[in-house]
Parts: sequence; structure tokens; C-alpha cells
Amino acid sequence: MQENNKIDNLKYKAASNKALSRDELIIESALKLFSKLGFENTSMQLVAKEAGVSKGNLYNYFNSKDHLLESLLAHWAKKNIELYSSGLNYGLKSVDDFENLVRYNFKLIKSDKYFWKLYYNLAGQPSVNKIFMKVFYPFKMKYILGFSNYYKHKGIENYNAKATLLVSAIDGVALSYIMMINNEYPLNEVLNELIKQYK
Amino acid sequence: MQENNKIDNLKYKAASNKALSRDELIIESALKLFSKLGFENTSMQLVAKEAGVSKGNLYNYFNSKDHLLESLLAHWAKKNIELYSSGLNYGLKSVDDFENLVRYNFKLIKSDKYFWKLYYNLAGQPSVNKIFMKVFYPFKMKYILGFSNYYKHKGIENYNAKATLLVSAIDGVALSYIMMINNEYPLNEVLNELIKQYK
Amino acid sequence: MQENNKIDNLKYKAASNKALSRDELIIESALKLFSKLGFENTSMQLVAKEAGVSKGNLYNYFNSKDHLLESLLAHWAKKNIELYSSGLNYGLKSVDDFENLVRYNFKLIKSDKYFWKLYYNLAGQPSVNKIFMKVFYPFKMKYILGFSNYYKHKGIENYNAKATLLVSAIDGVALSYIMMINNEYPLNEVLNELIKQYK
Amino acid sequence: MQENNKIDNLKYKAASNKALSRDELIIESALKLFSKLGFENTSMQLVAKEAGVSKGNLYNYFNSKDHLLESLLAHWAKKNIELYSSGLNYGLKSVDDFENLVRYNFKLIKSDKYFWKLYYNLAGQPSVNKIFMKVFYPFKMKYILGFSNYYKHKGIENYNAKATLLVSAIDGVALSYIMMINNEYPLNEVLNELIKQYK
DNA sequence: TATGAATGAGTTTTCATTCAT
DNA sequence: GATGAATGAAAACTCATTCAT
Repeated sequence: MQENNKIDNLKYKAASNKALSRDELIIESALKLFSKLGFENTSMQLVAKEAGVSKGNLYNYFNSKDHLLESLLAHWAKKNIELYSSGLNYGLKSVDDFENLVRYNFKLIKSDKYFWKLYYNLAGQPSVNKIFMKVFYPFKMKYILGFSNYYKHKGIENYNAKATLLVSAIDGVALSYIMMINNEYPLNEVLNELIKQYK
Repeated sequence: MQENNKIDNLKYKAASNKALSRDELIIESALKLFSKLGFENTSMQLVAKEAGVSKGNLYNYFNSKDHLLESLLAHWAKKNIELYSSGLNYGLKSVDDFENLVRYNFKLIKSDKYFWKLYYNLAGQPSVNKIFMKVFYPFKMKYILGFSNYYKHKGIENYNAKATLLVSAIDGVALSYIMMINNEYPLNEVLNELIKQYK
Repeated sequence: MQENNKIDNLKYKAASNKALSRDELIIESALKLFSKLGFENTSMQLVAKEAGVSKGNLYNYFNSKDHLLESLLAHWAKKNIELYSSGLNYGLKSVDDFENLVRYNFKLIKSDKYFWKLYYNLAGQPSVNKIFMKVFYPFKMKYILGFSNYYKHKGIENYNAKATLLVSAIDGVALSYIMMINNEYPLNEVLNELIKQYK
Repeated sequence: MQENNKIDNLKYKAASNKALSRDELIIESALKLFSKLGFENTSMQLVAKEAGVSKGNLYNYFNSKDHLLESLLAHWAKKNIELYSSGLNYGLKSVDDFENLVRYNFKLIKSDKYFWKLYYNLAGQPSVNKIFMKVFYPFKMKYILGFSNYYKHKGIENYNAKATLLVSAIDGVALSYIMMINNEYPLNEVLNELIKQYK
């Protein structure tokens, strides 16, 4: 569980950026709305209003709606990928490392529901697929690789397939959890099961 | 593998309805476009053009875009749910039954990529969440229940959690497979792994 | 009050036409809807549905929406003008004749609210002004003339102006009565006053 | 006749606002067209064109056609009700007051034909009845009350009925005058008669 | 005569984006 | 940087009317 603390410290630093710059403010507002209404159903007008900024001024920071989205994703990635993947950087060296990483990831997902709702909104949206892939493909590959190495070291034969399956399963669990309206998804039980099965 | 054949026969019958009625034609066109462009980015105009029908006439068949979507999903469900879930109806009685069902499901998904792309497009779209849930929630529950019973009979303790995890994993695999552009996703390997793990 | 009975008999005859021909049926349906929704806001579709007739068939009877309106008005006029103006045909020879006619007119208006709502809907609609005038201008002129003669015989100086004012006043009272939603208009009191003043 | 002058001064001031703000310009254009073509038959497109403004921009000022209408009426009311009812504010204390008020009202109606045509267009339009009533019902009630008090002070028994009749008669006269195409309506004679009768 | 599918122009409304201030 | 008026293209939807059957 030490790992966990290390990661929590990182989180703490990230969260302590109190004063938001204007563009961060716009991004936060956009995230909130894109997440709630979907990207296509959120107008720039609304983003401006939410951010307390004029419509015209939006375009001084982001020169199109697509660019705003791209920046949002990039900004999120910059702030969070370290968090999400820090456990991977030094390799997963034990079952505990594995469990910590997975649990920690879902902890982050839980605390960042806005973002993950948007994530799955975009994942299925052909029109923004490129923007989406540009940011998340490398990230997902890094994850698969991390788990792949873990399984390889454990001497598991189809380490690649197993890692790919695991990442897809995590995706599926997160999707189901995020999309379920009344918090009906039994995340904890499923998570225990997942760890038991994949560790 | 007999099961498989039975199901394939059903599929064959369904596919052999050659002459499409006008509303089916519209639905097919809508599916194609919703799938390619996303629901929000497909205009009724475009659906009409694709179906070779005037915009106004569309509304003689479906009185709104949402209703078109709902009908599309319902139509798909009517034609396919039997296919997808027939393996569940008499219970999964053996590991073979399990494997057949899962493999068969992915076979169907592979051959119905249009639809499944739309499925994951809608899954993340808050604006149509109700329509989506109305059709697919009961379907997914039936699946979870089917697997749950399977695990229960096998004497597995957390049969519910395991079934839920499995269905989420299937979702995740399908999502990844469907969204990957260049068919890069190693579906067969992942599928083998999944069956090995969950059977 | 004998007059009244004579007129009521006429009314009775008119009302006893039980079996409506197809075009009358359409006209009745149109009247009902035009009255409730306004002419512009009633679609031919809706008229067809209300009449239990197909949209296409409507056009076998009336070759346009305007023509349907014109026919409706003409049909009403044919059936009702006799009723409304019968009191005028032999001249108003006494104060009783006057009172009977006016009261009788409002009795008819009360029992024909549908029509009069449409009447005032059309009266202010520039787009159908011609159709409207074509039917009602002569009718109104006949009324003014009738009252004009009445006042002339009574030796009143400005008999024309007085008759015109009376007819306008009747119009105004009927308009207010018809348009008032909750039957708030004190029709009886106003009518008594009108008769006292103009007889 | 002093009263009259006071009121004329007010009118003069109101009319001397030369430079129209953009929303006033739109309202003026809408009034012109609604009046000429009827509310239902005037498209927002046309209003935009008449105002020399883009269709989209219209919606920066009024967020729907109904709202444009409501604003138009409210704007008119704000500018004019004082004018129309100023004679009532201090009570009608003499026959002269009465005559002045009525004549002055028709003077205003004559000079504001656009508006009054729209008024009677809306009066009969069920679809906008609520908007219409919201603005004019209180105004009309104030009028009835004003005349009611006048008759009460004169010791007339059915002062309420008489006032209601008068206001309806004024409505009827105005309606007839406004709707008559070739200025055939003998307004002056009718007005003299009305004043003689109701003063 | 009867049907209702089909049309296409029209309606209200939205929205990303630009631009003068 | 900041504003919000302005634009124009496009969206969903309606409707009088026509026409093949």
C-alpha cells in the first residue's frame, strides 16, 4: 500500500493548483458540460456562459470547438497520465503492485467521473475519433505493455493476449460503471473478482 | 458445435428476407449512416438521400429522429435478440455451451459491425441514454443472469460478480475491437484467453 | 314572441338533416378544427382524420384548403343566413320585432359558437380577407339596411349611422363574448342594455 | 379640450424618439408585416429581411417567434397605454371628458392602424390567445372600470353593463373600421352617434 | 371514388465562427 | 484580451398538394 501513498501525493500536488488560469477555467467548464450533455450537444455559447467568459473570447484561447476538445484531452492527459500510469513506470514487480495499480485506477476513475463519462462519449463518436485516438492510443498501449511485461515475468504464455484482455475488461467495467444511472453497478464486487482473476 | 449450427440456421432465415419494405430500407440506411458518422452527426436529410426517399416522406414512417432511432433499435432487437440469446434459453449446461455461446456472439458482432459501432456510439451519448437503455438494459440483464446461473451450477462462490465481470469484459473487448480502425485488435487471441479464463 | 317560434321552426328543419353527405361531413370537421385551432394552424391531414376520410380524398371534394374554407363559409351561409335574417325580410315593424331579432341572433350565436369563433378568427386574417368578405359583406350590408329602415321609419335622423353603429356594437359584443375564455362575459346584462339603448 | 392637448404632447414626445435601437427596429418590422400578412403568415425570414438583419441575429434579440410577438405587444403597451388611458387616470368627470377620451382613442387608432390590424388579427387567433390576453386583458378591464365609474357617478343603474357594452361597441366599431378595405366605413358619423348615445 | 405514399418548398430554430469595437 | 452582435449554413420538422394504384 506504500505505492498508493506515493501516488496519492502526486494527486495532492495536482489538486492543489488553486488559481485556474483562464484557459484552464474554460477547459473545466467544457469538461463539465461535454460530460453531462455530450460533446455534440454542448454549444460553445454554453461553455462560455459556464466559464463566465464571452463567446468571442473563447476563440482567443481555442480556435475551434474541436481544438477545445483536443486541448481538453491533452490538458487532462498532461495532468493525469502520470498519476494513472505512475505505477507502471518502474514495472509491476509483485501481485501487490498489480492490485494497487488496478484499485488505484478505479479510485481515480471514481473521483473523475466527469472525465470518464466524456471519455466513453468520445470513444464511440466517429467524428472525433482522430482527436481521441491521438491522445489515448499511446496511453492505452503503454498500459497493455505494462501488464504484458508483468505477465511475461510471471511466466504466463499468452502474456500479450492476457494483457490486452485485461485492459479491455477494465474498459468494459469502467464503461458499465460510468454509464449506469443509479449507481446500480456492483463495482466493488466486480473489482475484487477482476483482481482475483487477473493478478 | 451443434448449437452453433442451429443458430446459424436462424440467422440464415433472417438474412434471406430479400425484399425490404420501405421502413426497413430507411432503417438500414439510418443504421449505415449513424454507424459511420454517429447519431448526432447524421442529418435526416442524409438518411433520406441514402434511402432514396424524400425528407418529408421519412416522417411518414418515423415521426422524429429519436423515434427513428428507437425503431431502429427495436427492429434490430426483434430480429436479433433471439439469435444472440438463444444459447441462453435452455441454460448453459456445459463448458462447450459456454464456449459456443461466447464465440457465436463474437461471430455475430463481427458480421454486424455497423450495428455495434452504433451501439457503442449510443452507449456514451447522454442525450439518447433513455432510448438506449429501454432496449438494451433488459437484454444485458438476461445475459448476466444466464452466466450467473452457469457459474452457480458450477459451484462458484461469487457467481453474480463473476457474471457481471464477464459481461463487462465482453463489452470491453467488443468496444475495443469495434473502435480500432485498422483491425489491429487481436480479437482471436483475446477471445481464446477470455474463454480460457471464464469458462 | 310568435316571431321567435317561426324562426325556431326553420332552425328545426335545418337541424333535422340527419345523414350528412361526405362533403358536409368534411365541412363539419373542418369547422370544428378551424374554430378550435385557427385556420392557419389546422392541417388538411387533421381535417381528413377528423372526418374519417383520407387526405387524398379531401381533394376530390375541395381542390384546395382555401376552397374548403370558401365552401365551408358558403355552406354555412346557405344553411343559416335565412335563419339569421328571416326577421329582416318583412321589415322590422315594431320594437318587439327589433328585440326578437336581436335576441334571436344572439341565441343563434350562442348555439353556433364553433362557427363564430372561426368567423372572428377569419375577420382579422388578411390572408383570407377576400374569401371572408365575399361571403359576409353582403350579409352585413343587408343587416345594416334592415336596421337602417327600422330607424328611418321611427323618424330617427341619422338612421344610417345608428344602424351601422348597432351592427358594429353587435359585432363587438359577439366578439367579446366568443373570445372570453371562462364565459366571464356578462352577455345577458349587456344584451339587455343593448336592446334598451338601440330599440 | 385641454386634456386632449396634454395627451397630444405625450404622443409627440413618444414619436420623437428618432433613432431606433436594433430591437425596436425588428419590432417595427414585425409589426408592419404581422399587420399586413397576419402573424401566422409572416415568417421570421421575412421579418429579418424587412429589418435588414440576418435571420440568426433575430434570435439574439427574441428567442422565439412567440417571444417576438409578446415583446412587440409589451413594447407597444409600454409606449402607448399611458396615452390611451391617461384620460381615465383622473376619472371622467364630465361629458366633455367622456367625449374627449373616446374621440382621442379613435384618433390614436386611426394613426396606429398597423397595430390595430394586428390586434384584431390576434384577437381571433386561438394559438396566441394567451399572449394576447396577458397584455390586453388588464388594459380592457381598466377601460371598463373607468367607464363604469363614470356611469355610476351619473347615477345610471346598470353602470357595469353599460360600460361593458360601450367597450364592446368601441371594439366593434374599431374592428369594422380597421378591416374595411376601401375606407368605406363611415367612422365619423358612427362615432358621433356613439358619443351621443353613450355619453 | 378512395387511399396514403411521395414530394419539395417552407418553417422555426440552432450554432460555430467572425469581427468591429 | 474581451465583448456580444452578426452571419449563414444547416438542422429537424411540417404541410398543401399530387399521383399511382
